Amino acid sequence: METTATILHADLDAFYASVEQLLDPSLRGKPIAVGGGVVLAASYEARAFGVRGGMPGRTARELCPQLIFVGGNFSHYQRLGDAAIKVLDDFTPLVERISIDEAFADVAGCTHLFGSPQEIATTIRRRVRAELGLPISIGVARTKHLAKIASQVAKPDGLVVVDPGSELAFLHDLPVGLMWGVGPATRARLAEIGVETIGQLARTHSGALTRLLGPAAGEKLSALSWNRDPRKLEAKRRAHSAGAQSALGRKPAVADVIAPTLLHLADRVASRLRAKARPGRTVTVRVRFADLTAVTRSITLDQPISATMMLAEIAGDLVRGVLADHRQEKTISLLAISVSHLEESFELQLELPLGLADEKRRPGTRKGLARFGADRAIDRIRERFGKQAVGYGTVALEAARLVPDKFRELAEKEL
DNA sequence: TCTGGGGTCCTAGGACCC
DNA sequence: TCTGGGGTCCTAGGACCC
Repeated sequence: METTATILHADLDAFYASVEQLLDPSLRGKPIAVGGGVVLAASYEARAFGVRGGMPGRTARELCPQLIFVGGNFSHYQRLGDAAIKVLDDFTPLVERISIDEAFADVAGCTHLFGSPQEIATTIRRRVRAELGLPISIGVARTKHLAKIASQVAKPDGLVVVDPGSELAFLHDLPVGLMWGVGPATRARLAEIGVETIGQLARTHSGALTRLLGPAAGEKLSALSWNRDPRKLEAKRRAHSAGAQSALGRKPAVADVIAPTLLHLADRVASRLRAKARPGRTVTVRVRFADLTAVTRSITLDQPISATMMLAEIAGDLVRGVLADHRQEKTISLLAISVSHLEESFELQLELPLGLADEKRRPGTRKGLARFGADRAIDRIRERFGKQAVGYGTVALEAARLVPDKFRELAEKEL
């Protein structure tokens, strides 16, 4: 058995809010929220009032009347997030980035150069503070799961090292909600059988867990509660899907609403697929109704696609199918498009004519080729003049958008 | 004017093939 | 001819994470 804890989980604290406080010193020590209509991130001072990410701005203001809303310096978020990850890269190539502000690193191979994992973590925290001006918390443990929990416990602005001898003692007093994969639904189910700590979970008979959560989840949680985490650090993971969604408030389920929204979403998704040369075969749409219940429809094509109009048309067919099955629903609150089954490389799968019938399962038609040219023209204009230079979005759509496109881009995973 | 937007993974049933 | 089992893919839904 591995006897040293060499996996680091590094997590920037209240990232967007910390960046705003860094850029504008007058905001330091104050409750602030990034966003407006919806809270995208909240400072620790705001969290003390119960303000959370994803919360409607109005609710946040009720909880904390002195809350300061700030605009969002999106380009700085990207720059500083990248710079923090780069500090990890200086120690080891084994870095798995999870999101803009979070990454795992395995320092097993570089302790002879830089000292113990604890020393490395301390240096990383000091450098991120000194060079970028941002607080970052780090957990160090033998497994990814435990390192992640340790960094959560370390927050804000702390370091927690769990050495192998004290793993279960550390883990078993903590609430199950800290475990990876335990959200509100699972936590409630576990509470029904009196399980609230990870220790209680560990002592629960596996048969009971399986009955409660199913075989896979039961087995997984049982293993994690004993710190058996099989997951390896994966330095370069590629995305398996790409999607976009748009909350609509409450809109009538009519073509005048649906068609332009789908075109905009298809444009966002398809242009990303083209940019990374990764067309995909499966198109999924999601329609959420007024009561927030949602329905999905998908179709898997014979050939991968990345053309905007083709994607928009297929999505339109799927949405019409949903609405035909739910005729009583007159109002929709969200539309989404996602493409999965992404190809590894565009080079192998150019969308060229195959001489096949012009039907949706075989998108490689002459019509498709003509549109491919139109897409390329748009892509090139955007390369030169920026994303806003040309597109399918209408003015009305722009105004209605709750979350700015710049913010959406931060959440996009590398394809 | 009652909840964003980007993803991942798992489950379960059915179709289809061998 | 009837029956069964295993593997794989597709579809729909759900839970979860940042």
